[in-house]
Amino acid sequence: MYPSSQSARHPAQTLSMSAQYIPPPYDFTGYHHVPGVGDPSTSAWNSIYTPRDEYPYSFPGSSPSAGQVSFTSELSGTPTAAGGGSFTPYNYISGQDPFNSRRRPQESIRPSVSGGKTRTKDKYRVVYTDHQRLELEKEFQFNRYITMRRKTELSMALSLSERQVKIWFQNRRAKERKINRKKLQHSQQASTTTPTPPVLGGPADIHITTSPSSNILSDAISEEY
DNA sequence: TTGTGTTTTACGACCTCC
DNA sequence: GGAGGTCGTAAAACACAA
Repeated sequence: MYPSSQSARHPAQTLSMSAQYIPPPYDFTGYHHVPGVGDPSTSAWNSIYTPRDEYPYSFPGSSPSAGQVSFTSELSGTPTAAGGGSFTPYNYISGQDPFNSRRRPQESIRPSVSGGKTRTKDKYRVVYTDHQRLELEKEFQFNRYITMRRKTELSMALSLSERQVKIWFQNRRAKERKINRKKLQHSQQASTTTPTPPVLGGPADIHITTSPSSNILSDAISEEY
């Protein structure tokens, strides 16, 4: 089940990857229905993100703002792990939600997300709101591996269960790996069909090399960015 | 409208780490 | 043993060409 190529597993508890991870420029290619969101230079985007100070790790050798997107989660003013905030995940006004461009009216077909319905329930799966996905994506861009604290906070802020948040991150990492594999295949094909080596600095060639132990991290992010 | 391909949730199996 | 990781997969939701 676990081939040797994947033996360099990352125990989330150590957060070693988190400590190594540097937020890349945003790439919302997986969210192609979001016009403009993928552009970190937009004022709307930058107005959302500022550095988050609650993470127990730092960005070695650089600050988050060093050539990167700064973060400001709108969750920052929302409930802490203790909850009690006034944030309502479904009260996004159409037109204000940057994720709101393509999909159907969400609330009308999504009576309940917080229940975490399973296959055995009346609905096979729910579709997360654009706002939920945006917030999850923001967190993912900040950290590929969510901390328990942030998981709790996000689950409360987004009216999702912690399990849903955890699964979302697992699926999101899987998606990134899938994208990375495709890009790697393309780059390898290009290298075999052309006499010149792959262009360094291309999306598939950016690796985080700050630590030899960051194999998964570099694998995870090396191609998407 | 419909067929088809892709993406998104959700889970089970299995593994590692504490 | 529990939590959380990956991998593979099911099926709904969705995009889009014909």
